Amino acid sequence: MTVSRVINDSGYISPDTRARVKVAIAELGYMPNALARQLRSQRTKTLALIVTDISNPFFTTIARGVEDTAKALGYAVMFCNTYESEVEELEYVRVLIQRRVDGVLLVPAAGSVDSIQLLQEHGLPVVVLDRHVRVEQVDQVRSDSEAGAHSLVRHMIGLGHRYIAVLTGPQVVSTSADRVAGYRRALTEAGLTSADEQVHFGEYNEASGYEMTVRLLATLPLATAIFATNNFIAFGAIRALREAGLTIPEDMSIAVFDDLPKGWMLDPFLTAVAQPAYEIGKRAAELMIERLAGDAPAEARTIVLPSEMITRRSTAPPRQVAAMPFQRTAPSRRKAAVLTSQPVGQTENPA
Amino acid sequence: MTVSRVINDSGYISPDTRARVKVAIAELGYMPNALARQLRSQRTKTLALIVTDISNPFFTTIARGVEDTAKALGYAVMFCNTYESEVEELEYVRVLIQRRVDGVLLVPAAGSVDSIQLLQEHGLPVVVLDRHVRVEQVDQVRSDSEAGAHSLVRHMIGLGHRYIAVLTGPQVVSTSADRVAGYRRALTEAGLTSADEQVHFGEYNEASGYEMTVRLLATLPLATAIFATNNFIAFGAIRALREAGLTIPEDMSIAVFDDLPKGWMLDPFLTAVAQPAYEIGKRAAELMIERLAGDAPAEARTIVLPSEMITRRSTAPPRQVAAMPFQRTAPSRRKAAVLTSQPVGQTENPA
DNA sequence: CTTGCGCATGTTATCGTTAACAGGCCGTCG
DNA sequence: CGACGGCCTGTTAACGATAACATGCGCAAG
Repeated sequence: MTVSRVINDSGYISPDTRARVKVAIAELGYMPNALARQLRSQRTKTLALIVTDISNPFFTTIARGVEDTAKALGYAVMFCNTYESEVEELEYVRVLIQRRVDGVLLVPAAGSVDSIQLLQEHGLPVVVLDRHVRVEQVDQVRSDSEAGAHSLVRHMIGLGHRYIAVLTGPQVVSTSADRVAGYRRALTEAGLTSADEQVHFGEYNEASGYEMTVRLLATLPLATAIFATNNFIAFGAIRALREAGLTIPEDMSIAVFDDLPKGWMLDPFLTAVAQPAYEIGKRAAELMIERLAGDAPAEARTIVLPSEMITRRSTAPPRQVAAMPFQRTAPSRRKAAVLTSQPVGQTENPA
Repeated sequence: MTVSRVINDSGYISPDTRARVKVAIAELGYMPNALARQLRSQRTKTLALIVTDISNPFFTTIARGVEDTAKALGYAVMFCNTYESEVEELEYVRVLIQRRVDGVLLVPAAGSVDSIQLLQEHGLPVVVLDRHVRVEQVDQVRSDSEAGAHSLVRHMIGLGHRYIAVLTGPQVVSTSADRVAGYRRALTEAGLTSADEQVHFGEYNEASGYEMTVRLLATLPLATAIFATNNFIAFGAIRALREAGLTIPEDMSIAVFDDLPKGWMLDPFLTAVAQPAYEIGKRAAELMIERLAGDAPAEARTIVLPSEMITRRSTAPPRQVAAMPFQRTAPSRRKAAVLTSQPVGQTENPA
């Protein structure tokens, strides 16, 4: 008990006793058992962050924002990776409830209603990051997918593109739906018809981006621009375009949601919307800890952060030639075009 | 007690009671309190992974390897990010001891002897990843830095390079020292003198890579090739080269330790040594859990995994002109060279 | 002189689980 | 017929910290 008082600086202790206890602690290398404390106090000072893909620097950056903030406020963080699987997510949620984390920051895998409900039944506060859910009474932090998509697509329309394809993630994931909505709004506002055959739903990964691009290249009318709703999708698309002998931006413009961290790309040339990922993580952790401290209002709060469009060299006006389907079997015609223009991924001429 | 027996499937319970308990559990949404279990059993079934830079995909991949393996064997993982700071590291170690994690997987920030000693004093097993330490009785898993560096440098020597600069991390970090050792051995074996002024120690990040390259370009004799011992350093170097108007590989070859995950680079063109990062994480987790299970031998084990060299377009024979110092104040001469050759980061001509 | 308060330390009970032990019932075997 | 072992359930104590309460001392106010 006396030791407890010394450690927590609570109650009365004589300076002499305090000193002796401290000496003993140092001598024995005593460290308080956090488990016992947590069991007694019913608080673990631990948050959990569940993301769908820890390989994605977007989520890594969110994780840093969460961890830095949580740590500064005395919380530890458990990271969980669901690989976009709702089953894995629910499994993690069960473990986290048993481990009595104080709250969960969640990037929902798809619907994820079950996970959130389960957490709430057990009295655990939830903050939803990046994506939104139809569940009431949950704090949410994300960037504006609809507006970001809208500005990218408007940019491409402004360059003269009339046939713009979207490559996106699962239809059930809110970011995917919102970005398609922004795309549609930009088309409508420009008086263009938004054709469903130009909207490709897939997965948020490289393989899917590749696969969707191959499909796209067989679609009529052939798009002159691609809007990829995630960086990995863009990588896959670029690989497919390169294999097809198409150059960017001459044969195909491409714009992407999500930028890479500075210094990551050897040569940043993708027109992109950059999300404030670190800030999303930071704000989410703050909302959570505020709520745990009882300083939060009863109703749920939603923070939508603005994202920033960065125009680079991957978007340009379309060729003046009439759009025509790309012939996979006759690449020679394309090859000539390649040789007269800039290849994919080329840098600016250094000054 | 009866409930405990049902949950753990231990002892005798009548089928009837078991069923009734299960119904009650489902009705109440009961979840066992892991804290109490852990307090009682003195095992948390939790590992910690301390890395120096979670932004680096190399460490992210290690983290995935650790988490997947640990999870499959019933362990949870706490991730900690030290930003290469020994102070942060020690702070984390203290927290982890208090939280009574079962073991720590550590990428040591530099010396890190204190952290490891503290952990060992408290009876926590440690597995050191990626880097090695002078501490006895610690399991270690890493890839072969010396051999990887040696093969990269030998490759460049084979291309005809005589002046090869190294840009590396802190001298006290073992990977940095080992890669420089491999570099020196390759030079010596080729009968070349290894000149100290071509060895630049800095930090494992983009800014340092940039800064070291600027310094390098003012060094005589001017190197015709760069060996960057980490991907971020290479990124910084490439930025500096681009700003200086130098092309890769014509004006400067560059090879790098650490590859990026497949699909990450729009156009993989860097000659690199790829480390088996996922495997490192996996093996480390396995060693740890084996030791926790008591199945490990008393003496420390060290696993050194081979790494693989991938030759790409960033390395080529040096120009035939005599090496001469690069004039920052007269870029015009260089500019001409740029226009007649491939710019930095350019792709192959698509077929 | 007594009461009461501030200070310092010690005791008890509790958080939720489970190892260890206790006890009761039934069937079988010597 | 009694003893013993298998089956089932219940009680006690312990993991380590700490809130709440108890105790004891010294000093000042009434």
